[in-house]
Amino acid sequence: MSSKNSGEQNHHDQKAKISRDLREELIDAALAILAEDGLEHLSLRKVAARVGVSHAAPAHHFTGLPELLGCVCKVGFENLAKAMRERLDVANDDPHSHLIAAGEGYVNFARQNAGLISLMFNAGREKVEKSAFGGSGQETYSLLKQVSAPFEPVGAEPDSTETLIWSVVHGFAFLHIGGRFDNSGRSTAEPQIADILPRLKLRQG
Amino acid sequence: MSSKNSGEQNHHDQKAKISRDLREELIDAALAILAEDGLEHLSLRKVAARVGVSHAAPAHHFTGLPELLGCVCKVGFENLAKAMRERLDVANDDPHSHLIAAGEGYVNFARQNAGLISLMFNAGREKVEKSAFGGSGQETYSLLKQVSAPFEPVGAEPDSTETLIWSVVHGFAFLHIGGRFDNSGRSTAEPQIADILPRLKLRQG
DNA sequence: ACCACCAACTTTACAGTGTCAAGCTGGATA
DNA sequence: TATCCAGCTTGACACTGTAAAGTTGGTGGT
Repeated sequence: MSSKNSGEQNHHDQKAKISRDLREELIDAALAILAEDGLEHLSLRKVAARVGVSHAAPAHHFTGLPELLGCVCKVGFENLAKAMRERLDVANDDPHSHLIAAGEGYVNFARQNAGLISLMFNAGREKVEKSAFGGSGQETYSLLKQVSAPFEPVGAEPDSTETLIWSVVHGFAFLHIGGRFDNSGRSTAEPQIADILPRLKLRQG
Repeated sequence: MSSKNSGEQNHHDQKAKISRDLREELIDAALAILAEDGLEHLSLRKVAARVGVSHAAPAHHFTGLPELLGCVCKVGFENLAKAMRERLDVANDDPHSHLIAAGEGYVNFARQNAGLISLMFNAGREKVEKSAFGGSGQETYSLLKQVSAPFEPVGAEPDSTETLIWSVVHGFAFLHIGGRFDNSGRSTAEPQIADILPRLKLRQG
């Protein structure tokens, strides 16, 4: 069947699927499992099975599970920064709106990608190869620093305002996805980050 | 040897070890492994091996690993509350000092028990049986609520101040143990929660 | 055109994990 | 004394990540 007449434009995608790099397919599969079944059900073998290769195939593209997860986190940080940027783009053009937008982008991304962001921030060094992040983590921090800059008090420590804002946003996000806000002993109203952020002492909000 | 003359006060501790309830010993062993080797190296079989019983022995005291970890978290919450209370006891008797003391207790406990507090807050429902917590989690929340109460603004939402303070403290603690504050692009000074908390808008601090 | 090479993948194997099903055992109870 | 059974052990199973060896198909060299 496969004689010489047909095979020129597609070299090695003999399968019906689109078949990009297997490396990218594995990362996407891991992201899908993370979103559908959660962090607990994410395993190398299930990732391999989902893309239809043997369980040992990933070893030719990653040194091990930690590196794969590191790459997953890398695109996670890219997506987090993108979510924050998209919110910033449609926000009003004043510092206060920027701050709210970045915070809401962060929190909403965490809520919609709970398994992923938990992997990004809460996984130990032995489970996730953090050197695979590249500079992706820095982009989120840079964005936070950017929206924090207008509120820096005159005599304050260099990074204190970003630290304050990041702490509130991050803590709120993770307490939220951890279900700590729907416990008993609290009011029925679900707290919002947009209500929290204005309660920071910020220069000329 | 073990005739009838000696055995009245100690019924069933025939081994040389103190040998309390095996159940408690297993929980303590899990805490020890968590502190020494970290969350990644914690396994049912290692816990069993550490106390010197077979790998299936824990099944007679816990329905499974999730319940054991739930009990570990329970004493974790008790210890967290204790750490906060100890700080509160030696603090000055004004609302601001109380707030700082509770926050420092929380953050220092997190730094000194990184694996444990990560299990308490960041582990999924399938890994940790949260129903085993009992009311231990509520105690920490109650303490936070207590130190927050004096700062509640007049017209504010019922829980908004505790939410704000808990978010800052929790976010700061977890960003800290995640190493997010020793990345590049930041000042050399390590941030302190005592410097962060005064920058919240609080009624008559 | 041939051939050797090699990257990508598969197969097999191994140590480790949690959990279930038996089997044992010794002290308490009738 | 005989029985029972809580508490533990042994064995097995499915699953995990990883390493080693085997297979295969396309590529480059001559």
